[in-house]
Amino acid sequence: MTDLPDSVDYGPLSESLGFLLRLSQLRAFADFFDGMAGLDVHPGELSVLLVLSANPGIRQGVLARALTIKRAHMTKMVRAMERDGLVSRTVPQDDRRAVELWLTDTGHARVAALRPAFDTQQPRETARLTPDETTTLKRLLRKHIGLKEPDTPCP
Amino acid sequence: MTDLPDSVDYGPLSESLGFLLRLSQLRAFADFFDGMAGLDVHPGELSVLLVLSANPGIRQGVLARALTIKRAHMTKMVRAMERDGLVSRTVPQDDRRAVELWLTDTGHARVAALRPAFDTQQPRETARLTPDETTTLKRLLRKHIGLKEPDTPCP
DNA sequence: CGAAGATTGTATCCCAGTAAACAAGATGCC
DNA sequence: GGCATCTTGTTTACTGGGATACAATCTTCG
Repeated sequence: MTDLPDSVDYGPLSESLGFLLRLSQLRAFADFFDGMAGLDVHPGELSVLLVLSANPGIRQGVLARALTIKRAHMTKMVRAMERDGLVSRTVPQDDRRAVELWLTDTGHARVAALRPAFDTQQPRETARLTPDETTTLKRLLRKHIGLKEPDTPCP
Repeated sequence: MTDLPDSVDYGPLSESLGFLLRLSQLRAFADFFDGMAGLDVHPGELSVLLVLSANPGIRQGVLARALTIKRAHMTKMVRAMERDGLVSRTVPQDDRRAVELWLTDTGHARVAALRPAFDTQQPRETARLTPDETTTLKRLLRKHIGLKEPDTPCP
């Protein structure tokens, strides 16, 4: 990814959260493809695998909403992953419209294979910030999107 | 935009900056289309207009790099805006490959017409955060993408 | 100078992701 | 029960944006 030119006046854009988020996300994408190169995995596929690993039997529509992926697109992704033997799909008897998703053994193996690279990826993504700044940034983003804090035992 | 389901375990994704950025950006997009509804403007077009307004005569390639838009795509956008009478393109004599971009009178009028809605949009985007949190978030994002702080006189 | 290489914008092809319409099933309401 | 309405997943058609290759121009260096 090429750097931003520093001779440009961004005007009101440098105060626009939306614009800053767009640039940040593209930067994160570039980092992802840098760090995960050779593993032939896309961000969307990885996110599906990780959430499926933590939520066996999750319904396809709930997964789509959780990842902010449109249902139509989720269908394509999940079908492809089923074709590749990573995911199995079952129809629950209490609602025969729905589809429940499960990782196959191959799927679990894929997660196990990707997990180290993913974990290594995290520090790389935040290399430009101090640890404190990283923590703060993540907390604010979670608050902004209304995502509950993880692993926070509330006594 | 529909809310995230709160019964889903995001696993390691809730610690992934890239994932948080993706969700945040989609949220920002939804906010944008909410607030700018009826003005028939897309985020990309607006960003071009604003940067052009602050940098008259900027070269097409520099603009593309500044906004992280691919040159091929910038060509399409700018051509369309030229067709709509918003932008004029001139070839500088010192480099006849390049193209300099200028807002037309219509273009300036368009910026003036969009600016109030854009300014109103900013608070809306950050409604879930306190003012302090908003300032911090923007500062950290700017640092993360290597964008210089605006309006900071360095004595 | 002049040939090799880099930069700038463009045309072409391609694909991830969206929107809209649909089918099948569930739910509410009388 | 039975009709209207909502959900859930899927199909189809389309679009924004990227990858690639290219032409024209500029630069470098022999």
